[in-house]
Amino acid sequence: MKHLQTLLLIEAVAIAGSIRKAAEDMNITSSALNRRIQGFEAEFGAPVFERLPRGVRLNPAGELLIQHIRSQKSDLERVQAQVADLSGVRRGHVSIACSQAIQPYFMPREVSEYRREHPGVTFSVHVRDRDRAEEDLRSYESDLALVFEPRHSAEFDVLISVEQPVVAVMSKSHPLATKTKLRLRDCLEFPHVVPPPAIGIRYLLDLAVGRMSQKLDPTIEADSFEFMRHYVLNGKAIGFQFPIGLDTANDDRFAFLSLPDRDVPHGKLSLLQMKGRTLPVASARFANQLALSIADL
Amino acid sequence: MKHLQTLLLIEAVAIAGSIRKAAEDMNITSSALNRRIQGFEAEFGAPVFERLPRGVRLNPAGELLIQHIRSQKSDLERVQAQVADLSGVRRGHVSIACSQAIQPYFMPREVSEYRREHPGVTFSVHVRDRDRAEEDLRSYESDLALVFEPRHSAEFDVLISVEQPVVAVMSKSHPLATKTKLRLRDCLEFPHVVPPPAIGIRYLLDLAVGRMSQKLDPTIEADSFEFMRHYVLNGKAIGFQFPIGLDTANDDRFAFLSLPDRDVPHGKLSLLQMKGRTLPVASARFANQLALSIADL
DNA sequence: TCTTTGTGCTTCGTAATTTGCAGCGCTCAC
DNA sequence: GTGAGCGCTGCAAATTACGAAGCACAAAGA
Repeated sequence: MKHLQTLLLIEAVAIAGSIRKAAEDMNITSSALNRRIQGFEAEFGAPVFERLPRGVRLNPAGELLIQHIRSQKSDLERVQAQVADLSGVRRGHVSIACSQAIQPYFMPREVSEYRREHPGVTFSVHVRDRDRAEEDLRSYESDLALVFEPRHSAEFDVLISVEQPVVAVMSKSHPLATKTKLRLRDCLEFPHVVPPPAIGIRYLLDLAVGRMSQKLDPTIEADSFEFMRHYVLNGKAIGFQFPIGLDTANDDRFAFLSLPDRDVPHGKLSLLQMKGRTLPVASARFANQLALSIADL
Repeated sequence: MKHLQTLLLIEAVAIAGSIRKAAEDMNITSSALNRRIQGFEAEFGAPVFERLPRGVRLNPAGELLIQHIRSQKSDLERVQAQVADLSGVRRGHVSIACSQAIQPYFMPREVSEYRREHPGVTFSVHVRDRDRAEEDLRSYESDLALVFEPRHSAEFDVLISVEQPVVAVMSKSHPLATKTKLRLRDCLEFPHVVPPPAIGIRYLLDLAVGRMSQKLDPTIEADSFEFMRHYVLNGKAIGFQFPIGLDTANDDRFAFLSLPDRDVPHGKLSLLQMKGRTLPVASARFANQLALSIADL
């Protein structure tokens, strides 16, 4: 879109951190780019970049502007998708950021179900911890975010939210595997595999042990749930995961035991979007489907 | 803003209904305008106007586009106002559409209170019935709407909402003026001055009489509350108004008697904005002030 | 029925704008 | 120090947009 050219160039400069680099990225000369930026700043009424010896950086006004640019870009795409939609084609793209726990079972099932109806729609699925997921929404890199324990900043709309208990995952042969009611303190007697602090489940565990006399033993910190699952198979270690990330019904190599809410607070699984944003058709529809599926959990 | 030029031209064409007229309005030749539109449609990927023998008209895609254009225009203005704001100047403009009842006392007080703090801010206050007010929001002609009994279409955010009873207004010398409890059916015995159906208070009265055996006597239908007030002074007629439109404490030429909710349903006074829209700073602040004042009613 | 008026669209020469090239002055890292 | 990298600026070339005029067409008016 031609009329966005200058705005896109500004975004490129903001990302590259230097006019010359951005000029190269956008295949024009730095002089042309430089003058366009100066021209824009003039008619905008205020500088957008602060000039540093080693390049440029957005000033506060620029931060506001870049937000506008991204929203403008994405809204135009939405309009174009809607127009394509009413000419009969069902195209579009959904980009979603979600927690690791969502990746193995839930997300693939949802995406393929959606694509059965709308084969023209493409997807980007990004694994993001809750902070990065919110960052993605803010920068319009993702339309949706499905994460545990989001910070719920006022800048987001919560489309739906459900609670899930934390489940202890261990080998079937584990001494605790036959218990009917498992407590957190039982788990802490054994070596445990926990994700890094950025992950929602770790946040809940930290909260939980914080009000106990015992301590979390962080000797095995792994950011891969796959690692965790295979690790606990070979010993007495215990891992933690949400039900949505497990195949509790079919995977009989493991014992899955929910921890009570009073021990470890249940995790809030929330579907977020940028506040007030009108999503592209495809993303909005997918969000609806997700909301229905999540409500059934 | 140069990069919006094409979009503004498209809007002008949409309004003028013809490329040549719009060209004259925008001080360019029709050929230039024509080519810009064709160029835009080409890169947009779909026609925006349908060509009629006597001019052009937006097609469905164009309707979507024009909405986008208006939203972008207003969002850019918001950004510029915010930027001006952080450079120390407190400028801006508030445009609000509101019911007639709000005009005599409430609105002037609110505006002057706001302008005591922010003298740089200018105002547009439009009298609009509830349908036109919503139309104004939709077309970004007004930032806010303060109306009775809005249709509450899902396209709006309700910032605050309070109920107000319908008050019968009559001369102090009126036979009913000394009653302590006034019923609607008493009023209907006398000639009454009612606003046209588009006005919220008439809607409530129609609702009320609809479930009674009696009928509304529409012999005196006036869309000016000023007319109504002066008319009831000179006879036995009764008028209707919400408390917010009256100076019940000080105006002793009248008797003001609230009608009970079971006779005439209370009116919902709601402050609306376009759904999901980020208002200009000035309007957002004014909306906050209004919300506080309204909550105190 | 024929004319008039108003429409969108096209052509073409020109005016305006944007671009690329080269070079300046500056700051920081080595 | 010195070189690399930065933002910025003249100037001519290239690109783009523009205005004037005219075409084909359709609806209103005489």
